[in-house]
Amino acid sequence: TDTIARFQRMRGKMVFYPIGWDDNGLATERRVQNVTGVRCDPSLPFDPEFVAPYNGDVPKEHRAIPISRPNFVSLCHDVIHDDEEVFEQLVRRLGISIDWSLLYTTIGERSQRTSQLAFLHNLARGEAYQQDAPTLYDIDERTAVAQAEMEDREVPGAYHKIAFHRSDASGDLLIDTTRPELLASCVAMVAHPDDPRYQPLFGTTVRTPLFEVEVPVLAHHLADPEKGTGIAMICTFGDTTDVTWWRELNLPSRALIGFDGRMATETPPWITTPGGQTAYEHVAGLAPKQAQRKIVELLTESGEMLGEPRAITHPVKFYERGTRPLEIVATRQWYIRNGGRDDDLRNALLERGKELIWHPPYMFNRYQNWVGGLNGDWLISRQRFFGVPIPLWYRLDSDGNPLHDEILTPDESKLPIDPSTSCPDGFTEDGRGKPGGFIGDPDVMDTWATSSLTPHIAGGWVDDPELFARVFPMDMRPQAHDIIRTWLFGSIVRSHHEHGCLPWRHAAISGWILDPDRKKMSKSKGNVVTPINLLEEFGTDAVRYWAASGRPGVDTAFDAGQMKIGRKLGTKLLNASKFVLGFGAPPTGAVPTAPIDRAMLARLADVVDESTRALDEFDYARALERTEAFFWWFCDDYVELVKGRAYGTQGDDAAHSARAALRQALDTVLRLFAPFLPFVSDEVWSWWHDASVHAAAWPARSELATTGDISLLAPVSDVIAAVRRAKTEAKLSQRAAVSELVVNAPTVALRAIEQCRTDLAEAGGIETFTLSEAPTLETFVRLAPSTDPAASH
RNA sequence: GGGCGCAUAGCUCAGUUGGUUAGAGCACCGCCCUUACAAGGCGGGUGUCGGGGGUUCGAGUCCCUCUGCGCCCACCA
Repeated sequence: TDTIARFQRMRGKMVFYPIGWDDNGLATERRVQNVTGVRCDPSLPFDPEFVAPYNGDVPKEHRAIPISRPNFVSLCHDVIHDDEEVFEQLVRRLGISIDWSLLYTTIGERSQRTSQLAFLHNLARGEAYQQDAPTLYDIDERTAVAQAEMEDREVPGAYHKIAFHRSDASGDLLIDTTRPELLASCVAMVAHPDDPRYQPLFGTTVRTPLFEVEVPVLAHHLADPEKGTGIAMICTFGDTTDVTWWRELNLPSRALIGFDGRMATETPPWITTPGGQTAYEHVAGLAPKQAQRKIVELLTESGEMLGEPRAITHPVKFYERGTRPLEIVATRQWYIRNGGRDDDLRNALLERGKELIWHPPYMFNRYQNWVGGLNGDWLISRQRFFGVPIPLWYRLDSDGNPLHDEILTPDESKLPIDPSTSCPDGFTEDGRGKPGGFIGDPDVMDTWATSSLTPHIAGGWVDDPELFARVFPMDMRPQAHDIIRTWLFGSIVRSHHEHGCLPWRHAAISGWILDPDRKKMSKSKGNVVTPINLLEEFGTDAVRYWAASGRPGVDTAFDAGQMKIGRKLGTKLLNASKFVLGFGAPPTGAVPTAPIDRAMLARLADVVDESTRALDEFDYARALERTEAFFWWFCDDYVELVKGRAYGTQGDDAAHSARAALRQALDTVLRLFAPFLPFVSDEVWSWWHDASVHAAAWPARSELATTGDISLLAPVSDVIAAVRRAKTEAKLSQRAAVSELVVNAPTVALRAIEQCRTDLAEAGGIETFTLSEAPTLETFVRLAPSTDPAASH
């Protein structure tokens, strides 16, 4: 991103380059819990005297000191403040040319205002709505999570074959289940409508084992005849298919797992037989795993489980940061429409994705895949503490119960607000929680609900309309491929709703940095490499060189070898510059006249074109590679060839041509390298310019002699290489003299060599240089009679 | 199960719309203290371009197919 920003700045653009720390949300809460040993209990009162007991290294047994929400939030602010200073130091050291005056944080005041305002707009237009529905819920964090935050993990499980009793006593109905602990939540049985094995049973009922509840046998096309016994028990709720069946078959809700992740302690009313009630007492209050063991034990005793559990591994949904499987709990949550339940919106958002210019283009497939696969709207409410509050209150009825349909919204001018400490218009604090009064929404918004507005936050949507008009929609969103479904998609959703357009024209999608074995870095694997040591060992330019050599979108393995090359390149730039500048400035008006000088500059002009084109297409890696290849050729062949002439061996005019060409080339090359190696290029630039190279204009073909004949260069390089090879093979120094060089070559090559004959002769130490025509280029090198080895020193 | 990407020298990777004999760096070996650079320079070889088939005058490049690896997604009975 920085390379692109520096390039565009050199082209004369005003680059709007903000940065933000995404510090709100669960990641911060967890870090605070781990570092300070506290946990938030919103029922506690604020304690102004509270001091965190630890600062890092909290003993495990002390990790749950309960503190009030205001105390907790204050601790979060302290911790992120320290972390963000470290981040800033690192980013500055990387030479990222961010405009630090544009720094924002997602928990900051402007972000909160932006996030709440956008939400209220969504609410007013009907794009935000609340719903009481089964929701995927993390029982450890005690919060709902969105589809984008879930992942499947392969975990061990087991099929349990369980017998349900037919009401007509004609025998048992067998099912396979991995979750026998949900047996008490069973509301129906389901098989495929075309399955002849179960067709006779549709419309009848069976009795659940242990709990003795009568449940109907139903047909639904989602039931898979191939899975298990072909008939499944529907529980509220074991998985998302259960939710579908529950909704589409109009089944009752018999949820038993609560927000604490445990089975309800009281025996539910639908279990009516004494035997069933006794069975439930065994599992009341247990966590799912304990309950499963108990149920298996009971079923085994009663003979209703057939055989042993059969171990399998199967995919189970987890919160991406969680450790236990998600449960499905019925809760009231806020959603923003994202096309997951509305084909028109889904198609409109797919169209937005097509409008966006993706770099690399195939990354669009991930977007399409994600949008096409959405199975619900975007759940944005979180039962957490350190986040942007949902800016709403609800009226309370005469019994003090919230009326969720009677929403009280704040005036936009008062944003941001915290509904737990401020009150709605027309009310006073006295009315909080009282019958006929009001209550604030206790939840905060998902961090992506705020991050999806980063163009608005950075661009001053809420407080600087003039700036916003100039920068929105933006040119480019830089980000990695793993957050296309969250950051990128969320941003498009919000911009589509708010403005009816894309938030930016281009998406520059980067890959990941992998560990040296090409594995994703992760804390749990312990293979994380933090950049600070690399910066110390190799220098910033070298680390940037490595980073820029990874092509857009491609994952790049951490590679110290690549950084060594980057460091070598920087050193070479210093040395070559020292040499070129050592000749002093050529006289005013001196221009490159020698054919080889002009040819070199013509090649450089091509490199300028190619690099410019590549950077215009966000292909920084190609731009760097072409510049680098030119530069090494320039040092190895061109400089060696013209060195003598530049010193003046062929007279002043010839020297001035070489010196002017060397300077022009260096001047251009430094600017081509500036976006990649900002430190070394600026250092060298400062040796002969007043302003920074980063304020210089990006080079253009028109600055360089473009009439040079590039075809001169290859034959000349071939001859140089042949002479060097001969000396090396003879184990002689490159200074050794060549008594005779014969070059046979086709006319075109011959003419090229002829034009730099003197330079070649000087560079190679050639005494007699004979050219003659031949179909292909051949060289014969006769070395001078060997001298006494001792004397060669 | 669906989608996407990758597969080129021992390693990391270029190879832009098909076009001479497939390249670079690293690593390895040898030589050279050379006046910009010894934290350097010069030189050296190694390829069934994953397998098979096709289109074409011509394929690393385009098409089909298979294999392997990786990532993203998906409905947990």
